[in-house]
Amino acid sequence: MTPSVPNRETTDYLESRIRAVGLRPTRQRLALAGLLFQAGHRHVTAEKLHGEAMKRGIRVSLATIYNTLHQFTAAGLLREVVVDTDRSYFDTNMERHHHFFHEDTGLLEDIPSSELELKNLPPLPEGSEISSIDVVIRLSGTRKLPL
Amino acid sequence: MTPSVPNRETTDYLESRIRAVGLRPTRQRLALAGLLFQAGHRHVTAEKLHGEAMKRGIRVSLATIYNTLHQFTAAGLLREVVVDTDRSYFDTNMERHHHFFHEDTGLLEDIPSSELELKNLPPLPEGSEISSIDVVIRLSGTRKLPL
DNA sequence: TCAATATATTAGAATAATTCTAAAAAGGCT
DNA sequence: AGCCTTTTTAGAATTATTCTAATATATTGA
Ligand SMILES: [Mn+2]
Ligand SMILES: [Mn+2]
Ligand SMILES: [Zn+2]
Ligand SMILES: [Zn+2]
Repeated sequence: MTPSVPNRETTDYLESRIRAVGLRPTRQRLALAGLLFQAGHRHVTAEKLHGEAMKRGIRVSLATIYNTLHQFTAAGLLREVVVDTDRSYFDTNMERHHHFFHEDTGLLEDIPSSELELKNLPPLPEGSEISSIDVVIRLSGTRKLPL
Repeated sequence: MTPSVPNRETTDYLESRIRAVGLRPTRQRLALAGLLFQAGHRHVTAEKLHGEAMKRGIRVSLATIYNTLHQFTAAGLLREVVVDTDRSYFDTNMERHHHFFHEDTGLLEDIPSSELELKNLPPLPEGSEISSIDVVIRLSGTRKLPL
């Protein structure tokens, strides 16, 4: 039996992904890749990821968190989602999709692009091409029960 | 002849809009309202608006620019558009519409909502309601001629 | 296995947008 | 005018992020 589906649980898998994009698989990058890629798709901020790393006893500086998030983004392992003016969100889901943004909690939730289609794209301004189309549905919580 | 359409050129018009939302029509607010509302719809950042004010000899502090933009936004005269992580954009167009964002220049361009329809909205998460739906088409410039 | 070299990490300083503070100025009302 | 409220503002503070330049780690190939 030759496994054709990579086992995402292994360190080898993470190491090969990192090597594949031309980066050295350092302790920090492997650990962060573990947090990012081993538990389904995620939306994280730098601070949140740093907090998680600390909690698991991984010692990484915040500078490295930023470096890594940006390197992974440049490498196509992550994308950045702009939903909040004062915090950057990074998304491990590289498929085309959109987002619910819970304004009260800061939670980002995926909307598969199959569930939300754009009808007729307007003509683009001369001499420009689409880099991405971002749909964000901002949600405000409704109290279930009156206060 | 009783004019039923307000003349947006007059200071009285601006003054009444400002009063209408419960704010005092100060020198600064009138001047900024002039820049914002007397020349068609606009998308401005705090710095840009401040720069324009200076250029026209209006002395306003940056703190007042921020105060005013936020007060106008809270009052429903402006809306904030989140397209850039490190700069806030304010939009004088309060109709439902979407945006082209020129990533190279920082220019925001309106897309009337008639030109871009959303097909089928996905079901909302339990206990939440839509605050807004923001569609941003990010554009990268294409060189007209090869370098 | 061991330098030699290239890359990565990090503490701490620097930056930049924005917010805060609290004191002075202006607006509104009688 | 006089009184009270709202606004403006300079400058300090805050916060996310980036930069610097010194140290540490990874890779290569003899
Ligand atoms: Mn900010
Ligand atoms: Mn920022
Ligand atoms: Zn996502
Ligand atoms: Zn607009």
